[in-house]
Amino acid sequence: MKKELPKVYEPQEVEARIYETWEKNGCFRGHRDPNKKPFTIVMPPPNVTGQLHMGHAMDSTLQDILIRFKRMQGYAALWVPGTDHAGIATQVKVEEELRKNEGLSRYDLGREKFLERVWDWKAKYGARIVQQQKKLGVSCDWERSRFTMDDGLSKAVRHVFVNLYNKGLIYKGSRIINWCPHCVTALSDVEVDYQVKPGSLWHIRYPILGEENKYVIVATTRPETMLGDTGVAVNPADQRYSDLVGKKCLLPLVGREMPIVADDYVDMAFGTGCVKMTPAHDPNDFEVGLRQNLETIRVLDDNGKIVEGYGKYSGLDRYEARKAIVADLEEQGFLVKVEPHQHNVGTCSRCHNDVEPLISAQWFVKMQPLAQEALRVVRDGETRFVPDRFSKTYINWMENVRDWCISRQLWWGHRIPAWTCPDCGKITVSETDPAECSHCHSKNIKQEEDVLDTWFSSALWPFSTLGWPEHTEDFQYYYPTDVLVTGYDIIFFWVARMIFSACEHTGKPPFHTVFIHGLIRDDKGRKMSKSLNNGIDPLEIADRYGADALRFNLVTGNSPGNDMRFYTERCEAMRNFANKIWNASRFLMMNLTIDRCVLPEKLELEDKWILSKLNRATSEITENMDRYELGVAAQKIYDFIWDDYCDWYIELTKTRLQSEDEDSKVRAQQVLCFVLTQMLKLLHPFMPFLTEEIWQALPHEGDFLMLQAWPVASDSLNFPQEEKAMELIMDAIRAVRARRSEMNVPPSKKAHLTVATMEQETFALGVPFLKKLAYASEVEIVPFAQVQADADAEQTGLVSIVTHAAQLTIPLGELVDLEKERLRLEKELKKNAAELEKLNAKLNNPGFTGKAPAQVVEAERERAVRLTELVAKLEGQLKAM
RNA sequence: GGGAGCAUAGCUCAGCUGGUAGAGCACAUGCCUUACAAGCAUGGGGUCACAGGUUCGAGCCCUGUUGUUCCCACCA
Repeated sequence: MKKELPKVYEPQEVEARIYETWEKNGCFRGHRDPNKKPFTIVMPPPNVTGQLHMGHAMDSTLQDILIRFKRMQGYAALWVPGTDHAGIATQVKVEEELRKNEGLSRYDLGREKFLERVWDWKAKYGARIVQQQKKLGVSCDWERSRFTMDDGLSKAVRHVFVNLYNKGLIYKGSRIINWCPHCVTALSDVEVDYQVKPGSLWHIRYPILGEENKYVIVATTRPETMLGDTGVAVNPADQRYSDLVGKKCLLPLVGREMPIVADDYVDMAFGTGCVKMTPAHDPNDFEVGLRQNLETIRVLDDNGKIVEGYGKYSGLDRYEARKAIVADLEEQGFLVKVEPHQHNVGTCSRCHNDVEPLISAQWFVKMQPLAQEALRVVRDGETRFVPDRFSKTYINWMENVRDWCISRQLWWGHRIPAWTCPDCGKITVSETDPAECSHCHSKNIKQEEDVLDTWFSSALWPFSTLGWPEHTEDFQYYYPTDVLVTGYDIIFFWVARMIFSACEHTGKPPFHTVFIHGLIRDDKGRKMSKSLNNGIDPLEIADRYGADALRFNLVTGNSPGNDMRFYTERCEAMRNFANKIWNASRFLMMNLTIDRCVLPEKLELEDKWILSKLNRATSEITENMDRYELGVAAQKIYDFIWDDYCDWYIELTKTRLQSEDEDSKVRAQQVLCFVLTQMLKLLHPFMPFLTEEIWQALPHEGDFLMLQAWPVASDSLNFPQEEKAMELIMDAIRAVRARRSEMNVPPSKKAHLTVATMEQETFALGVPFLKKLAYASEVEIVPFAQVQADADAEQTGLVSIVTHAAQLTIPLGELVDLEKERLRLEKELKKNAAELEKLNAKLNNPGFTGKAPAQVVEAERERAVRLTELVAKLEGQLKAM
């Protein structure tokens, strides 16, 4: 069974091969099994706009860890992958490409031809994304892969639209919406990013009609919108202007007569206390306009240019128009003053151009009724956010949610299933393309040109991907799903909308847990972005350090919901970890003479110690996985593997592996092999490739590690006494090493070691370890009392080392600087005496002994006993010097 | 204007239900001890932002302060 493996782990070769094997053998397939409990995750579908970034890598890794964990625990695990058509984002990309390569716009091609191009794009980039995900090791069921615009999902979209329309929860209306003049489409509120930008506050004089030389002075940050002014408002309580209310004023440059109205909206303290009203281009003014019956006049077109009818301003871009208008106002004496002003400007989250609020006929989802159940399920804990604080974010948003503008003036997306009739003017909404108007039966109906917001279809993702609205077996078995993993930046865009959609259409929340993670930042803490060009390509990292190292890096060293800085150096540390395991396994295989990996009947001290440690690690790791503390779980497996297994257990077994005692030798192999196998299982969700590769090379039963049962801690493997005993020996080893190191004695220089202890039996078992790991030529174990006597007669030349359980003596006198030694002892004594004093004070405090839990008190008492001994020993030593 | 996060070793961060302060990297010293120099051993380094409070006991809980980051919100 002896095998020789390469000295350094080469992930590149291993990973591709392993993934292929898994896939070929159907390891990722979800199987409906009535005897198992389902565990389902739907993958947040990446946009087909481009390639995966580090955020995707993180998101995928977390999901993969969870699904692999649950799969091993025996759930019928299903992870549904897919991609999102990403309306605006993709259309913009394809348009850019079209313009660059062929100098054409989408209008040159026409709707149909253009869409063909987008589908081509989707085929190309969708496939690339899948390749990238596979490289990271994601274990999703590719055969269930979905796309937001495939037939099934499109059906679901129509079904939902019609359903909501019939319930009166979708309506078409003219409202103030956010308009991007660059993308030439309406946006929803969440697609607007607000940025504080330096601007100006222009104070403009509006003459009062019929009164010579009387004016109101309004203050505005957007003088170009004045063309659309239809009134001036003041606060009703503002005495300065009470005489003006009800009068009319004249709009400069335009000559429009406008009423002066009183409205509570106006803040008397801001600017001049007079506000120009532009109901067609400002959401507040629109509201005031409704209350005060002001006219609504649109002055900007869909491209952000001044509409016809405004003379020389017509056709000017909004910012050119601003310049021209300000210049004219100044020239004609209407401009009073200009002050600098910090302004919160809405920008398009896609193209970052300033958004234009304007009135437009769009489709909306009425949110108020839908929000109620979506709030209830989170408030009642039917859907839980991890970490919990994000439920507050969600609730706060949902409580104040406004109607959702779902129509987009794009071509790429689900075309709105509504047909208008030119004859009766009514709308027909239908799941299938209707032949005639459902009201007047006219055949002249025409479908809406607009498409739906891309999030309208994403909102259905957890159930549409499982076949809904059909009652498919998948839907019945796997729905509701279990966990949704995503970043906090899309709680509003997506999570909120999935929850209310699922509640409305399936009657159940779509998942019981929303596991939120933070953003990946660069090493300076900046967001990774295209404009900064500071993005780190996860694939490149995976190539260089291995996907396992990348995954481990992404999951450790930060806690759920917090942002994380990406340090390439950390990948190096994780690669080293992978290599460490590789070499530990290599070592074992070089020594392996058995072909089965079962625990022996008889266990030796160090065996019981490592098994006991493994047992604890197993339950702690499992607990932390269950609590979504994946980083903590990963840290624990890391520590166990490196510190306990590699640095100690392997070293402890080395003498046995080389010994003549066949039985002991085999037992050592068995335990080494058993513990390694368990470790590989525990590590597998985090480092799937490496662990599978090693497991395949070890004696094993079954086909794949990824399908093995998750380890369970067992009482029969708890050995608290042996664990403690072993720690005493380890303490002694560490103490000797420390002393030797301080004295610069090389390991090659062996020395006679005397152990004076009251734990003679324990230390007798530890002799081989002390020899090997404490570099002893000879180990002599004597009762503790004897050395006390000897201590008086102690000659210089003996170095004495004190631990809690023993006093160790080495004849290294000639190498020791006595004065240095005294200082060291004094320092140590001082430290321990202080500690003891603190502890005694605690134990003498009736408050503590009375109120603290008994076991805490007991532990502290024990510690005090040991400390007392230690202090006495140190004192004795100092006296003897 | 609301809400949230963060402040712990030189750097980046862990620290679960309060019970002797941790990791990685960096630093120092010594080791090629036949699994691993991508390694081993040993070591230095922290008033856990500040001020109060609760408690026998606080990095952890409560109140306030300061600094910092982010989210939401219609202030022209």
